This record gives sequence, structure tokens and C-alpha cells, in this order.
Amino acid sequence: MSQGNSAVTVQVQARAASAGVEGTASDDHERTACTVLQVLERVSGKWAIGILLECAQATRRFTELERSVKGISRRMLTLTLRNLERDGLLVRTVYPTVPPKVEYTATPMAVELYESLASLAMWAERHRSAIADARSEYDRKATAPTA
Amino acid sequence: MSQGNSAVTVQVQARAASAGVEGTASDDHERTACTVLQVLERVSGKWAIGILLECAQATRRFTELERSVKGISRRMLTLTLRNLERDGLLVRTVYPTVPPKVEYTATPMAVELYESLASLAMWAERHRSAIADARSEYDRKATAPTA
DNA sequence: CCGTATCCGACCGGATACTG
DNA sequence: CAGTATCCGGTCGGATACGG
Repeated sequence: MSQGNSAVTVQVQARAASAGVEGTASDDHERTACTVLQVLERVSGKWAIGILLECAQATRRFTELERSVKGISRRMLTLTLRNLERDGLLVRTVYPTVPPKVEYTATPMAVELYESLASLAMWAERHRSAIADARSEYDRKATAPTA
Repeated sequence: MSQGNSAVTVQVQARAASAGVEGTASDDHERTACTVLQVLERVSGKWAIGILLECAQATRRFTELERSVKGISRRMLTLTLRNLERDGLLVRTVYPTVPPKVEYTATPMAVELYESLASLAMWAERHRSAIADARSEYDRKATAPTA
């Protein structure tokens, strides 16, 4: 999700976040949709979850994350870290030593989030093959329609 | 998440998916991360959840969705619908009448997914204000650093 | 009614180079 | 060690127009 998250604006989703706004949602499920979307947008992006996972286990240093979240670039690590910090999911601690030392720790809120994520993971686990089958089937029919 | 969903592949993810492979993952959380990411990518995009929500309630017609999922364009409705169908989350039924009539129904799998999503929604609900506060605080400090 | 095709802007994320 | 700055491609998604 997500590339459009700053320009989005379309409807409920994105905007509600800033202060405490939420008024617009009419139906019940729309509020749910909105809320879920907000969470999803928060943990979206290729790296947020990987980082959250590492930090949820224990406090991590910048370079430690750079190594353990394999494939991530310096840039994206910094960006994702900043966003997670901004949302109060990570705490950043700077030790003004030389060389510098910065630690990131998951907040209790983030740990809770991870637990919720586990529910999603279980769903995926249960339906992994069903989804794979559905895809193959769909692609097969789409690729060779007339046969 | 997601714009990078085809190129993703970076690390753990890809290998585990295909059949039942999982051996390589060293730690436990890495496998979880991978799975969660896959789910997230599936329901990512601005519209998937909104559509899923509608269809989970009852079978919907194309135009009904176009109205209820407010803000969505025809193009994105079609695209998202196709993807959800491809993953076996929606069933598309065409009635070759005139005028045409097409119905979309959530599969049991999709309903289950929605239930898992509810867990996320609850998390967001619980921490909504905390996150809002964190953001305000962060932005305040970022905006007026020296003051 | 239910789409598909094309154009096009916005943003995410990678590579690389530079700094305190 | 821990970032920041810039360039740049790829993709998502909106607007619009056309077809069965």
C-alpha cells in the first residue's frame, strides 16, 4: 500500500491520523476499514516489519539492523526508522560517544502490534497453498483462454 | 507496501513461499516476517481492504462497489478486483444478460482474513491517540528544534 | 452495466557519494 | 558509526476516452 500515502487524501484513510480526527466515517465497517488501513500503511513498505521484528526481540544498533535486515539500503533503513520512531513504535537513543552509538528499541505498543501481526501470519500459513493454487489456476486460464 | 511487490524477493520471503520450503530460515521470527509481509502485500494497495469489506458483508455488483468504496476509480476497482480474484479471495460471477451483471463474493478464506484484520483494527483503536500524540510530539520537535 | 486502453504525475526505494 | 543528499528508474494510481 502506500506509495500514495502522502498525496492520497481521497477519502477517509490517510488524513484521519494527524490529530484525532475521524468524524467522516459513516457506516460501521468503514471506520474499521479506515483503521485497518491506517495500521497497514504504518507497517507497510518493504522494511518496517523486518525492523520491528528485530527491535522487538532486543534493542538494536543502527549497523546491527543494517546487517540483520538483509537487503536494506542505508537510506531506507534511516527513513523507515524515522517513521517508526515518529509513530511511537520505536525509541531512538543516542550516545554521544565517539564513535557514535545509536540504539533502537521497540515500545510496548510495537510489541503488541507484532502479536497482532502473528494472527495475520497464521492466516497466511493456513491458506498459503490455497492461494498459490488459485493463482496458478487463474494464470493458467488467463494465459491459455481459448486453448 | 507494495509497489515493490514484484521485485521484492530480497531475502527470506521468496524461498519459503513456493511449496512448503522453509528450511533456510534461521531464526523463528524471520519466517514470521516473511509470511506477514506476504499477507500485507496481498491486502495492500489503497483499495483491497475496502472492497474485501464490502464483499465480505454480502455479494456485491460492480457498480455497487464503485459507489460504496468511495473515491475509487473504475480502473483501480477493476484492477484490485482482478487481483483479489486471482488470489482466490473473491469469486466473480458473470450473468450474460443485457445489461450485463457481474457479482463479486468473498470466499470463506477472505472472511477469515477479515477476522484477522479485526485484530489489527483493535490494536489501532487502542493506540490511536498514543500514535497521534507521538506524531505531534515528534513533529513539534522536528519543526522547532532549536527554538 | 461492466469494463479496457492510454497518458501522466506522484512517490517509493535503490545506488552512490559525502559528512560529523 | 550513523547518518544525509542527490539522482533515477519502476510502479502505483488518477483522469479520461472508448468498447461490448
